[in-house]
Amino acid sequence: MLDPKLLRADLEATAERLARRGYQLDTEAFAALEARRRDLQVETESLQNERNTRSKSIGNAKARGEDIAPLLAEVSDLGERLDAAKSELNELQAKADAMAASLPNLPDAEVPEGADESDNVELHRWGTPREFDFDVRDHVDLGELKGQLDFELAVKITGSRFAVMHGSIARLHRALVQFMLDKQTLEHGYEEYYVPYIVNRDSLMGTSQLPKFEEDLFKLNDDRDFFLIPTAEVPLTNMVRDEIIDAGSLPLKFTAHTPCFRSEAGAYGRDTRGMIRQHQFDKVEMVQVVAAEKSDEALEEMRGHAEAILQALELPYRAVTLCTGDMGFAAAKTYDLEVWLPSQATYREISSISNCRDFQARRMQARVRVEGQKKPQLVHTLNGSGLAVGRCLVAVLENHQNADGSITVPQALRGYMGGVETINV
RNA sequence: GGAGGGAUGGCAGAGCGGUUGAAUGCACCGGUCUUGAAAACCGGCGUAGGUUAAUAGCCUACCCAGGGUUCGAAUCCCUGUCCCUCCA
Repeated sequence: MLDPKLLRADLEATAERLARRGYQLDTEAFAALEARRRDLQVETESLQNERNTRSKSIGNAKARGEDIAPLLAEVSDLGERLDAAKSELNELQAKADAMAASLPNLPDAEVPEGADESDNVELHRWGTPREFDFDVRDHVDLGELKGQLDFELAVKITGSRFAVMHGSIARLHRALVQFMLDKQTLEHGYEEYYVPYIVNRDSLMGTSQLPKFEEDLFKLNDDRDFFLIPTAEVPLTNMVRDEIIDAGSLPLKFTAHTPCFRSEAGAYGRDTRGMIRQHQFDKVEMVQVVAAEKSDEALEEMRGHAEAILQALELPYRAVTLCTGDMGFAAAKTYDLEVWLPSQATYREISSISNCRDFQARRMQARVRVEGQKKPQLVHTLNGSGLAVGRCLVAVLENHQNADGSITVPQALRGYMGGVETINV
């Protein structure tokens, strides 16, 4: 959520900043709604004040043993007027809240302006894509060769966009998870968490997957308003919802390995082959909760934490700064890491690291007590994949494949694979 | 599955439908005293929204959440959530 005070005080400038990311704010409608809301709130509160004052004097009169009947007559219509004002205010407030909740975050000034991913700006590249002296196989063929990556079986069990792994590929998948978690906890200072994979509506509102993107989520058929998590960002970030944190305990650095569930509505026909785009995939997530002035620094640090994984796995990648049009709803600035996929001869997203500044914190009322500051201050929240496990598996298979279809296990993973150096056909 | 009990400020814990944002204790912050510290004493100490230049004042709301009764609800009624105890 944006700062309502900023919207009121500087509506036009805010609208311009939103326009940078392609969001057209109807400033007139917004201002009109806001003005009516304010008038009604002032009116309602003054009615409440009158009611309170009169009720007190009735109480006093009664205590003195006076006749309160005339006083009661005086307030006879107050309740009705108050109820009317209240219900009108509630209605208006709901509208204003809905409008406020539908506004995306303001992009940072240095974020390149653009419409879609073609306007993203490359930061740097790491590693050199391998020259293969044989025809490369994609991960689907490599998995099939071993009979350990089965999409047809998944169709039978569930449907499209799922995979069944077994044997050494399943083990490689698990090794990646263990490796990433160890790296994030032992070397990068994150605290490991195990969290629910099902969350309530409040949590999804807090991180802003709701109310706008419900169609991207899997909702449980249950009257409790439960959803499968699309990312561990949701449970991890919401741990600080409605909390006032001691300044001394910041930064909070959380990591968790979870499956992620996405409906992929609107992705019809995209990446239908293989496990690039699945309804269910595993991810090791990083979340940081930091003081406002530390979030720029934290974003750079987290990009480094994600890059360290790719480097250890000897996977060539590039880092890009997302343009305004390609950023997520809650993000003020986002870096993507894109890993080289030989079968597609291109870089594909494998990690996304975002600074949400106080956007989620304001929705969640996540604050920090700062010395010398009377009011608690909103924290800044950041999240990043460290990394997407499924896509990482694809990248390892494809980049480290050999002519016979065997896979050379990267050094970093061997300890997690019982010392196995090569996955043979 | 059945029967009860509970949810109040950072924590503990009072609270008859009427001046209660809420007693008291602890914790915390400031001060007095002291060479310094402790103790003692004095004072302060919630959050959000509105108004405002103001994180000054003032107003409003909040005692798990949502409804209701009432001139007036932390207190009464209904529904839900969570916690605890006992029985099976």
